Amino acid sequence: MHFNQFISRKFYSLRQTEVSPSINSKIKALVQQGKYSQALELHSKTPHSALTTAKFTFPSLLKTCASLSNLYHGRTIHASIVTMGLQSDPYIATSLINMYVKCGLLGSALQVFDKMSESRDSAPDITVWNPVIDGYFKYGHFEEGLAQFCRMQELGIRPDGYSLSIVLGICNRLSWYMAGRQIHGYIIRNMFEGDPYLETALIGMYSSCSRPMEAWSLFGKLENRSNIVAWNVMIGGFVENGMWEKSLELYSLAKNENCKLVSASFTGAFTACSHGEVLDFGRQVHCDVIKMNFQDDPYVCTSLLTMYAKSGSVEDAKKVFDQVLDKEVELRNAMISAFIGNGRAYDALGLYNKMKAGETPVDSFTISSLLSGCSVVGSYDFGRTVHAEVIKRSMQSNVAIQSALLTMYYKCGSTEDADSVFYTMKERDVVAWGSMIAGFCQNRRFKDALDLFRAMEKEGVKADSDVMTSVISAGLGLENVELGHLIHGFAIKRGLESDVFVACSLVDMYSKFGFAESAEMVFSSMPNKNLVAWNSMISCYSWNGLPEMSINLLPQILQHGFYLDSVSITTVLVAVSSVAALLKGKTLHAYQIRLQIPSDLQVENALIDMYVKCGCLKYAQLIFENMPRRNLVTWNSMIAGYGSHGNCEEAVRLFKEMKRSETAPDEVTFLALITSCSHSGMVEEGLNLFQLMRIEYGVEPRMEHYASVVDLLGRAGRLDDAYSFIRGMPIDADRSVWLCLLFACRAHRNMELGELVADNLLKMEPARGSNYVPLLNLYGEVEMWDRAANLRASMKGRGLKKSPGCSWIEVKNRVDVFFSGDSSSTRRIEIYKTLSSLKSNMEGKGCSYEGIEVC
DNA sequence: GTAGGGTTAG
Repeated sequence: MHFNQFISRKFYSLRQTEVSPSINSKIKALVQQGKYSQALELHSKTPHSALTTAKFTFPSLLKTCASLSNLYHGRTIHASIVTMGLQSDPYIATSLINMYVKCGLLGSALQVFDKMSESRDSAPDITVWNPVIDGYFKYGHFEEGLAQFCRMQELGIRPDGYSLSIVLGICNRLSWYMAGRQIHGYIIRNMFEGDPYLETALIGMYSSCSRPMEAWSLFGKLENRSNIVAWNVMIGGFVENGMWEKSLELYSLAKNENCKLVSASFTGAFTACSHGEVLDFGRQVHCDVIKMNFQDDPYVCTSLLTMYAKSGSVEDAKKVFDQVLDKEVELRNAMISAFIGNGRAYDALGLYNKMKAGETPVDSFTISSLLSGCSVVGSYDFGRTVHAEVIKRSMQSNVAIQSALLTMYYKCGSTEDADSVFYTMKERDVVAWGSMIAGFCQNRRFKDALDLFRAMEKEGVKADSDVMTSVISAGLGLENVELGHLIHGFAIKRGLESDVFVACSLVDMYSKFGFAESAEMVFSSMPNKNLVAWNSMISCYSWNGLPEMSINLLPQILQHGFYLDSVSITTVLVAVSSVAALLKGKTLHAYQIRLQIPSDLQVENALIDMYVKCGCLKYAQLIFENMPRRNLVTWNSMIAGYGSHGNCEEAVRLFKEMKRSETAPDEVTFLALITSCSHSGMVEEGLNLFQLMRIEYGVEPRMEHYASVVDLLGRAGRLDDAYSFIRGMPIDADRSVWLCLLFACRAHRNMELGELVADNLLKMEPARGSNYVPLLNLYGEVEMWDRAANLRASMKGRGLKKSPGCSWIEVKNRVDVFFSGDSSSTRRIEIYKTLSSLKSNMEGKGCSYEGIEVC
């Protein structure tokens, strides 16, 4: 033994006799009562020279530090332990390792272990190995954890029941079914069978590996049916597999069986109720709790509160909270989460302020939940205050808190703060990696996100469904279809493709890539479709030019027992607008009012857009005027509305009002304005706005703006100006710009320029049939039939066809579509008759019928 | 018993 160590041991054994039993027992009592902070305070106030801490107090104190994530005290105690040469005591070493693992420092835990392994006189025994292996697993280093498990056996240390339950726990987490079965075999071979702990661990393993029926059959073979823990694990196992009905059945059976329910039986039942959102059953279990006199059990109350919160009844949750007199920190934490989960983040922050003022204990759960609340409401200032609190309480190395801080800063838009947290993170579990990857994605740093994902996998941390979701959004953000397929393949390999979040992200990704069929395939193979999945599919059809499919999905959603939410309404309204199905739009609007679906900005904007596009400017106006808040999109939609209805003055007036409301216009605003001027023939105003957008507002014009100006000049007959405008463009004009000029040439019968423009257009895209049509029409207009015939022949020779134009009309809840040149309708004679009479009516009243083709 | 990262909208 080293001399110093010898001395310190001697010193310790000497002092042991001098220990003041009163302070020791006081500390122990405080720990037992859960008054951790007071215990630590007493310990830190006790003069070091008195060394009043006995050996057996260290483990309790370390446990305290672990549960408070108080690394500062943990390290102080570690120092005392080293001073007293006790670091190789297996019981103390185990506690130290556990403390470091729980405080988020696997590295320090391993150092304690390594020091112990190096020391000659006290090799780690199984009680020390167990928390080390557990630590590796907790931080996602599964291969390393298993390697250590094997190394331990090579050193001749046989796993005990606890080791086996730790490894079984990993099989649970990673759904390692085959490994779990092997351990089951090991248990039988090595006579561990009948150990009630392992029996329940096995039931838990089979449940977590999605084999609830194998767990159930093991449960059925239990010798001791009164092992309530096994019942509880089985109740939890059913919930885990989405079989909450079975779970509640089992709870009812347990009630009638001769086994005494414990608090975990109720907590399991409450979890089942939360998953099934069966508030009624939850209330019944609440009655059982009162009948069996568990209403003062802190565990039961916490899960009861959570059940009410998850079922959406935050008021009931608050009642439970208020009724508990001796509120523990866990209950307060649950209330904070309840508020945040039900959109009342500010109440959560308020509760925290009260906790601080009342000097009630605050732990890492409180802090991490609170930070998540700050993320929801984007409260940077409050978030920073909490960050200060984290440092004050020495919680900055807790991995959950770091993850929450990172997310808070990213969501509040402060990448610098987020990055500085990022660089201090030493230990990363899968959630921490997930926070970073998601943070990068939110800041459009998709490549960084994917690099991080690869680094994570390289470190042996396996992606879970949360990480997968972010990775999919990174693939989408990079607009790389091949990568998207690769990611999909990876998700299948990991068995994550049917997770709702992953599947919804995949649907969205394929939808945005334009692969509606692939999106459909993912959607149809989803085992549990939620409303988000349905909404994603509606959005997919809208995005991919299939508005009628999108609208037709609605009755199916209702048939599946869902109520539309504001996202569904918004999404379908887009589809409704694109086919101008006014009746459908009004029905949706009525549904939204009748079911009191919250009318947020998005819904109102979509309603404005729908009414504008369906020709009801009045309704759009009404909604616009009654809106409590407006954003850029609101202004843009209404300006475009006036513009498309030929009311340019009103559009410009609104633009001025928008400026007064201090909303900065964007490129969409100017496009709406210039188009509006073009429709009303206000050429100078339009040109002026085009100049203004760049000079005064710093908005760079896009191709649409150039096309709009060409249209503006062209409609007014200023064809040469339009042509020289195109020549002076800083970017190459695309098809849309040339087409605008060609249409103008046709309208103003300018053959010379028309042919020149058409020539340009056809050089650009010779294989596009629709490019020839305006030229054909132009020849028709000036009656140059021979040229028209030549062009037709040349098109035919190249096998070119123009995709037919179409229009549609909604009558009596049905949308009819008509294609140009299609004479298949059974009522075509009536249709053409009506068109002819319309045409002559219009001519009689001196109206132009430009654009109406009567074939 | 309570926590931290993720999906749909113009």
